[in-house]
Amino acid sequence: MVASAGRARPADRPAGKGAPGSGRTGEPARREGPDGAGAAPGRPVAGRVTSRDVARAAGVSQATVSLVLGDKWPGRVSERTAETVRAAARDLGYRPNLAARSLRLGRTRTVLLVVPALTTEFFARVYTGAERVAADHGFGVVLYPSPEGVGPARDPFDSARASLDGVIASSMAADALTLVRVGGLPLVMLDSDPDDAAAAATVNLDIADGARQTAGHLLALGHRRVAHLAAAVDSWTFHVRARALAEAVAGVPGAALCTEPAGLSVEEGRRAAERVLARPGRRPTALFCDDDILAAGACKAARRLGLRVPDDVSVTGFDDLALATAVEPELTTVRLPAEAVGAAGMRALMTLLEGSTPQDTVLPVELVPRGSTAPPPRN
Amino acid sequence: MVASAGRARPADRPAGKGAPGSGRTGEPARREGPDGAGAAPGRPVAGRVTSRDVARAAGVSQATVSLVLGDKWPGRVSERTAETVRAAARDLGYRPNLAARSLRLGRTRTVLLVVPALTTEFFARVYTGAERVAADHGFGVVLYPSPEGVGPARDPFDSARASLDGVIASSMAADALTLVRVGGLPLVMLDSDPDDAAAAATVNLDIADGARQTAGHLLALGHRRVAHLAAAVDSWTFHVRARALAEAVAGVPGAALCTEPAGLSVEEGRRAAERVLARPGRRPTALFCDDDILAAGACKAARRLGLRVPDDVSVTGFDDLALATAVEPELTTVRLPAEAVGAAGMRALMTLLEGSTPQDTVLPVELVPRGSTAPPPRN
DNA sequence: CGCCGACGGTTATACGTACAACGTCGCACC
DNA sequence: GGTGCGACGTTGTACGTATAACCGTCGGCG
Repeated sequence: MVASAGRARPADRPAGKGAPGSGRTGEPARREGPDGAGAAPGRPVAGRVTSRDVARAAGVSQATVSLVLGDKWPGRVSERTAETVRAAARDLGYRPNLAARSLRLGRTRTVLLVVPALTTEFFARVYTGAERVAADHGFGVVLYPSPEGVGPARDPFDSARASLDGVIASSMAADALTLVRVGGLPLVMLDSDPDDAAAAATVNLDIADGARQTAGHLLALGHRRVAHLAAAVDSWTFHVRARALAEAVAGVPGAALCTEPAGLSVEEGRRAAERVLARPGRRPTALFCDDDILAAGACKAARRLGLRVPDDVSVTGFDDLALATAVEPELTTVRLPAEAVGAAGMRALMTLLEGSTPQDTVLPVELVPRGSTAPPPRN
Repeated sequence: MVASAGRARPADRPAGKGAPGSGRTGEPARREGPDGAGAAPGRPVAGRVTSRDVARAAGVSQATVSLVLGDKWPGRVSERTAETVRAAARDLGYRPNLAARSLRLGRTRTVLLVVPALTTEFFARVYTGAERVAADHGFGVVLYPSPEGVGPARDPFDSARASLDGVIASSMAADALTLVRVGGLPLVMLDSDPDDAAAAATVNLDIADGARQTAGHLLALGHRRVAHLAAAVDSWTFHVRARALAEAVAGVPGAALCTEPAGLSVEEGRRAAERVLARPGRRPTALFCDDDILAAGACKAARRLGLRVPDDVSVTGFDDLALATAVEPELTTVRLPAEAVGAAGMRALMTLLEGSTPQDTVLPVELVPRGSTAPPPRN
């Protein structure tokens, strides 16, 4: 190592402004605190090693450290010193202070993901996909799982993580527009009408196609009386889904569709299905459910009414959650590439942050036929 | 070896900023036009309003703004000016720059939550609970869902969110010890042996009691041959659970326990259950499953083998996930207060950050009897 | 020989905030 | 009439980083 190396320093600068006592030759020490739990309020993070420490160890200036570690040296730093610096950084366990970097750069390398609820498997997977892409770009993701009570205290722009470079929001978390207005940040919307968008880009699943595939599957099996268990979510994607289903059914002579509002839970799905299946007239032979949760509830309803799935009634789900293969029979459902949604959303946002204009994306979905659908009973 | 002890401070300011109040007299150089990918690197966040802007608007100094907005004015600022400042801040839509604050304070008000996987409903709920408490303290939470491939690029201390005040880690994400060593950060461990702990505090569920309750339930129903479908996780909590189960069964004369390794998925649960139930000798009348996922698989196995649940074989789960009530029959299971785990963990961490010493916590669990258990068949 | 450009660094800021250390002004008190 | 003092602010930094603007040195070239 190039240890000492006298390093001439500007010992003193006659203060031009004559600030009183401008000496204050800052006590350089402050190393090796016993680090009690005390944590005096104003004290800087204890033993944090800074780029200046690395510079001192490597016998170069702090600027050089920054250049080397930032890979910003076309020909500015020789390979020899670069290696010295890197070694010093490694030895000292140097980690750049992100707060300082963010302050300097004016960018936080953090984006916000606004989802209705994280406990939803779907959005947990969206997060996973988004996070992976973000990490590849050196970005972090914070969540804003817009909960029931979005009090001011939970407003992401008041919260501790408020400094953001961009936002990805699901249309199912309706506060998104507020956010973008407040923040003026680049916004990517998920599951939202590309036309209507206040967003710079949208990422969608081809929900309509999923509905068509499912409807086609049921109709091809011979079903003519289909009930739609409609989730109680006022979101664009659900409207699209309902319309596509209606059109597909309407396209087949003799086929009829009825719609039954349901909630979002197994229990509500069960109740809705019981209403439909217990209906006096000729009951539907197939239940098109807006998601797997409702479908699971529908299966329970059928069983309670003494009907077998799929022999007496077919049931389809949507989303292909883990649940879909946990129940008996396994659900015929539409597989949604949730991770891909998150990843595409994040890619679009990264494109946006680089100053380019991303494309709106529509991701394909796929019907997965399983045991919950069969031809309708004879009678 | 002390370097030249005097950090000479540049006491002289060339020409710029001579007059107070003149500050940056504009010239922002923000070129209009189709912002090419250029995005001038050093450019500050566009229209961000700073505390200095507020100060200017309110006719006070920046320091005063900081005092007022920080509620740090015992008698330093008159109510009149304070109100003026607050009004100005409101009008301008001032949001403090967190990067700058963190830099100044040496604390980021961000903590890391290390979980095995977010798609697990359990940990999603843990996160929810933790986040809520953190938000109450003005902290943010970032996730480190230690995935399969924890490459260096995914190391949280290299990642963009690396500046942390503390860590909460589940013992199921084994990297935790590495983290604490690297970071030297306050650490709270979840589901980990309180004795062994490298952690400053632990939060646990009373898993042993849950196992005892479940075993007691099964034994009280009359079951004497119990199989344990053991999840393939090498974690303290699973050992505790297994031992508690074994002891409870051993405490009843004539009762026998066998253990069958399973994975973590429905499919693996099904296969493990099929192995156990198809076993030549007298097959178990009850299956104690390490979680609801496995239990769902076990139910499927039973059905495939022509056995009815619970008439021919009882099945119990663990966790009380949404899944537990989605399957038929609904699972007898142990309800784990996942949100409470996250909340307690975060509270412990906050205590730690305040310099106090938190208690180790053990949260109670509760058996929820449902339809998947019944007395064993007669024969 | 003197000038130039490239190379390999260095110095000096600025980012926005929080706070320590100073004024300053009016008033009471001795 | 100082002097002290409390109320009310202000000035001046420093936090750690990235980068613009320099600067010395050396080899080549006109």
